[in-house]
Amino acid sequence: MANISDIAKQAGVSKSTVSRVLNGHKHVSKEKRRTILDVMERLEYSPNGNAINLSRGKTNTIGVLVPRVGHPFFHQLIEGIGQVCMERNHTLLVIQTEHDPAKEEASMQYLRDKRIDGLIIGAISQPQLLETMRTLGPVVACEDHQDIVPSLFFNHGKAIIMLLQHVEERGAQTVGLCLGNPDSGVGRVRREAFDQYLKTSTLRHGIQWYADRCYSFENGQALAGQLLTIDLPDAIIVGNDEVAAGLIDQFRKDGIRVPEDIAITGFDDVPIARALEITTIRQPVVMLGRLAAEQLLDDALNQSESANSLLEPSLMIRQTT
Amino acid sequence: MANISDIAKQAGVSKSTVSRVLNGHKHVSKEKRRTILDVMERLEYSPNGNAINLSRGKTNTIGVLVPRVGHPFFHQLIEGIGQVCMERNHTLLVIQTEHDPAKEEASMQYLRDKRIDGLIIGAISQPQLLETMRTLGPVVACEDHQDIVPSLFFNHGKAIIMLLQHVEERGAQTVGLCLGNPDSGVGRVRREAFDQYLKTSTLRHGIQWYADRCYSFENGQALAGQLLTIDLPDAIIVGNDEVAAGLIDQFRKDGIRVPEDIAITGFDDVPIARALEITTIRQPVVMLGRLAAEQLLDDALNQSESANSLLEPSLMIRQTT
DNA sequence: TGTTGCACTGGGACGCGTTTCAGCCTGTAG
DNA sequence: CTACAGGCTGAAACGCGTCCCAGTGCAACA
Repeated sequence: MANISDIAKQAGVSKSTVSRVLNGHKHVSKEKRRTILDVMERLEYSPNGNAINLSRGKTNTIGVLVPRVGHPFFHQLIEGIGQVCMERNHTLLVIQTEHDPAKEEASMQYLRDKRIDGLIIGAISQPQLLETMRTLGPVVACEDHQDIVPSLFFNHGKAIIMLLQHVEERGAQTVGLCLGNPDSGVGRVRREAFDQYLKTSTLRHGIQWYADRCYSFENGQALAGQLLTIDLPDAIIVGNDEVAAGLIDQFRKDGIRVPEDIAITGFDDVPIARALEITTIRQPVVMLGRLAAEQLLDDALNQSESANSLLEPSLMIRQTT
Repeated sequence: MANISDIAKQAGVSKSTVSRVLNGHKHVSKEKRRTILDVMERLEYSPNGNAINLSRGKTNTIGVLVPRVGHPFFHQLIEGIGQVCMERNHTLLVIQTEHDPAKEEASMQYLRDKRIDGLIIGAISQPQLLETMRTLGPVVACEDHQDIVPSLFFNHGKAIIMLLQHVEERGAQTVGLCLGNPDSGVGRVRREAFDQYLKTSTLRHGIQWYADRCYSFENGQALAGQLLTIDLPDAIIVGNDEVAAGLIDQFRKDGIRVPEDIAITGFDDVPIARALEITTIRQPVVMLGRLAAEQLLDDALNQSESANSLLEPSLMIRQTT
C-alpha cells in the first residue's frame, strides 16, 4: 500500500506538497496538484487513518457507553448519535458494559488512550467515575449528572408524577412500582419521585408491590406470576414497555383484567406499547441522542461551557389504565 | 500527558525497556520493572492508542455495517458482536448507512485507511462493493454472499417455505407478501423462495397482495388500510414482526378477525410477537452476531479459509395463523 | 583460561502524516 | 531599478510506540 512518501517521490515533489493537496491547502500550483492527484489515483493511494490521528492528536471518533445495545432506550439513543456522527463526518464507537462496573471503569481507557475524542454516557452505575472521565476529555451524560458533567436527560421524575396522578385520577388507591436497574441514575430519580409523590397523596404503596432489575418481556411475565400470589395493587408503574407488556400478557392469560383489576403503565412508547395499547410515557430518545452528540461535538470544538437540558416527557394515555 | 520517552528518562532506562514492561515481555530485571512501574504510576502514564495502532499496523477494532441500529435484527446482531469484542478485547465501530448507497461505499474507507481490522456486513444493498472490500481487509457477511465473502446467515428461503407450508396446511388458498428492502440480499432470497414455492403449490398470489419497504409498526398499520380497499388474501407473510403487529392492530381496529379473516405471520420473534401471539420465525440473531465476530477475528488472526454457515430458522406457531 | 550461552539493555529505524520555518521566485509598486 | 509582498516549495522536526539488531556482562562448561 502506497504511502505519502511514495506519492511524493513519484510526483517529484516533497511530502509537504502532497499533504497540502490532501488537505486542500492553497499555495500549490495547478500543475503539481494535477500530477499529484494523478499519481494518487494510479497508486490507489489512501491516507493512513492512524497516522493522521496520531499526528493531529485526535480521532474524529466519539464513544457511547451503554449497558446493552439491545435495550430500546439505548439503541434509539445510539441511532440518534450515529446520525449526527455521519452528518459531521465522525465515527461512532460503541462500548457495552453489560452492567459490569469493571467495564465501566475500563471504558475510561478509550479517552485516556486518545482513541476517542469524547464520550457520551448512556447510563453509568458508578457516577463517581465521571469525575475522572471529565479530566480525560469531553463527556456528556444522558442521565442527570449535571453537578459533574454536562447532562441532557428526560425529566423522569415528572414522568413518574404524571403517571401517578393519572392512575390516581382513574381511581387507584394502591400502587406498585417496577424498575430496571435501581442503582442507575434513572432508577434513583424514579424511585425518589415515586416516594415523594406518595407522601403528599392518599395513594398507598407497600414493599410487596415493589420489584426491580426487570428488563425484558419475560421478566414481566415472571413478575406477574409473583404478584398473583399476593393481593394486587390497583395500579403498577413499570419502568419499561416490554416488561409492562410481559405483565399484561401473563395477567391476561391468568384471567386478570387490565385495567379493571390492575392498571399498568409502561415507559418509552416502543412499538409494543402501541400494539398492546399500553398507557406509557413517550420520550424522543433518538432526538436526545442527536442533541447529546451535537453538544459533545460542539463542546469539543469550542471548549464552551455547555448548558444542561431537561427534556419533557409526554403521557400517552391508552387502554391499560 | 507523559509519553514513553518521559518514562524512560525518569526511570533511567531506554524506551525499549519501557516498551518491554508495557507489553509483558521477559528479559527485564525485577528492579528496573519495579522502577518503571513506579514512574508510570507517578506520572499517570497511559500509552497512546493511536501510536500503538500506527506502529503495529492494526487497531483491534472491527466495524459493523448496518442500515439502522434501531432495527431489531441489527441491534441484536450488534449486541452479539459487541459481546465478542468485549471478551476478546476488541472495539466495535458502528457504521449506519441509512440505506444510502453512497454511505455504503464510504464505509470502505475505514478498511482502506486501517481504522478497522475487519468488517462485518449486517446488510448491504450493493453486493458488488464486497469485491473491493475483500481486497482491503477481512470481511464477513451476515447475508448470503458466499460467492464473494465468507457468509453466515439464516436460511431465509427455508423460513419462507416453512411459513407458506404452514398457512397452506391451515387452509389458505391465497397469500400475500410484505417485505422490507426488496433490494437487500434477504429481500431477494425471500422473494425468490416465495415465487419458487408458489410454482409447485396451489396457493395463489397476486400483485395487489405484494408490498415492500415496510419497516415499522406504522408502516404495517398503513398497509392494512390499503389492503382493506381490495379483497384480502387468506394469509400474508410479513418480513418483520413489528410490521405484522401494525397490520394486526389496524385490522382488529377495523373489525377484521385474525386469523379467521386473514392469517398473518411475522419474522424475528421479538417481544412484540410474543405479546401479540404472532406466528413467526425465530432466529438466534445475537448468536449470529457472536459467530460472525468470532469468525472475523479468527480469520484475521490465522488467515484461514473460513467456512460459510447456514443457520436454521424455527417456526413459532401462535395465534395469528 | 577460553568458549558458549543466555539474560538483559539500548540505539535507532520505522510506521505515516502534519506542521513549522526558511527560502526561492515572480510580480508590482515606487 | 530597487524593494517588498505574496505565492510556492522543501527540509526536517514531531507525534508515540514497536521491534530488530547489536551489544554487554556474567555464569557455566570444556
